[in-house]
Amino acid sequence: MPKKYWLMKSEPNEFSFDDLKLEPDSRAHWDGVRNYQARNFMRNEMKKGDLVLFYHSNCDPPGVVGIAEVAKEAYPDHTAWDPKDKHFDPKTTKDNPVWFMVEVKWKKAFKRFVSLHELKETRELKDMKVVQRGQRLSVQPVTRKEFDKVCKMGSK
DNA sequence: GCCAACGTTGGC
DNA sequence: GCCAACGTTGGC
Repeated sequence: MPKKYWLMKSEPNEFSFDDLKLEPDSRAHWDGVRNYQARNFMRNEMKKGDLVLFYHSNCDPPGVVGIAEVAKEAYPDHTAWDPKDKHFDPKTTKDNPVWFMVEVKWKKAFKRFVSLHELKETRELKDMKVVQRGQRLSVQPVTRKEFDKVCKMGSK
């Protein structure tokens, strides 16, 4: 099974790429996803070793800051069962978890931040979901070509 | 802070 | 099963 490529969004004031680096072993579970499409990508398709463009959203400016790697495949997101958690979902139980998360590991910071603005101006990246108007999916697949192109932009 | 776009909910 | 109302996302 060939490696897949992803883009994952995080709000840097909630959890930034640097925060990930500072976690023990530079890895963390990606809790709080409450969107079925994003869940399906994580639960059904993300494999250990897949590479992730780490994207900072809802900040100025938004864009890709570096690369992470899937360190553990999907398992139930326990924060959905915690009434005190921001992402508590009373519909879910341990027998019927509904929401899942993966673990990601910090891999490499870009030499240079690649802004959303730049992504939008790059012809080869015009089909990326993140540049589409109104696209809100927080976990999205990217093609290998797109992944490589963004990395290239971030490495010089 | 605004608001367009989107996903979800719930009445019918 | 439709769709209006609502809440959220996230760029600007």
